Amino acid sequence: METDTAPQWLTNEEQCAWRTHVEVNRMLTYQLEKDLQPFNLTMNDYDILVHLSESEEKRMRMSDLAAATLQSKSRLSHQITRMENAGLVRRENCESDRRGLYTVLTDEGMETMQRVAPHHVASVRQHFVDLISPEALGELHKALTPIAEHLRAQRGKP
Amino acid sequence: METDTAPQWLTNEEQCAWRTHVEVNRMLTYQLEKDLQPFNLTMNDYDILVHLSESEEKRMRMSDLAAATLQSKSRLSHQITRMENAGLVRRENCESDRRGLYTVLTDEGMETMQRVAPHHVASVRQHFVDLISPEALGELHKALTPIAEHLRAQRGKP
DNA sequence: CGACATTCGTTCACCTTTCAACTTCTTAGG
DNA sequence: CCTAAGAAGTTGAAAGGTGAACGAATGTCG
Repeated sequence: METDTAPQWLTNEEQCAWRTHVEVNRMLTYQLEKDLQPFNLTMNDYDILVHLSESEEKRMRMSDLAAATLQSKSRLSHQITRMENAGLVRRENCESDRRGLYTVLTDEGMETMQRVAPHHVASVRQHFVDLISPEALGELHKALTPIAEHLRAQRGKP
Repeated sequence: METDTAPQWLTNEEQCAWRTHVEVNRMLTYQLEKDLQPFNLTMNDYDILVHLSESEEKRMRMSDLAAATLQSKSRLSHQITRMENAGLVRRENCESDRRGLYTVLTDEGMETMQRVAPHHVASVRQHFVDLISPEALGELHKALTPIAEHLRAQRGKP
């Protein structure tokens, strides 16, 4: 039985594309993070504010928020504690499930969000969106969508 | 003078593409990291091994390695200490500049690298490269290249 | 009902990253 | 030369992240 087949190395083109992709992502993360620093927010903070502000009652269950932001419950718990201390959110008991908690966006959190959003969007434009033609952006989206689906399916597998 | 212009929000398409891009990157990082775990390596470890193994004498100056891997000197210093303890690399004095140090790939580091690489490449294929057509991958590369250049130019600005 | 598994969220111990201070050496300018 | 400015790396404390263990509440199934 053949178990030890030759590794399928990347071609030159594949390797270049892959490395560029990784590099862009690292630099982009760095840059967006840096652009948020003046507002005393991290991308993680911002992401949570976005999810909460887009939710029905400006509130989400811890678990749902953890799933939505792709982080562990533990990490989210620490994160929310920090944001609570900063006055951006507050915890509230859940009546239908007494194990559960809601993270609720405070007025201050909402204001912060509204104040920062234009700058963040400008940052995303400046460093990403405006550097690609709309067609190429569409292609990129189309190419990444199956990957996103694949990776979602992978999550939490062995 | 008009300083407070209306924010240029993202269109629907732009937003979807952007969010997918961010999501893919987070999930991909998570998955690749997870696939390296059985070998007791992080992406950061692996990245350093790659850079060293591709360098002339299997050695690089700390500063150059920090720049190449996009991390701070401090972080790299801690990182190299860990990898040194794991036997993957060792520090060596630089004779031409006595402030400087080389990080040298050990034999064990090289062996580790060669042993792990096929698995990592398979992982990159499985979760990314093989999910895109070669043409789309080429397009993606072409679209990301100007962004990479822009971001490189940004690095270390105010 | 009663026992067992599962889910929710927090906590603890440990590891990694960040930031600023610091040492040592090199380089540029007078 | 000699001094001041800067670069190379390290360090240590504080902040952030991880994973296992935990208590409390809910679900499930004989």
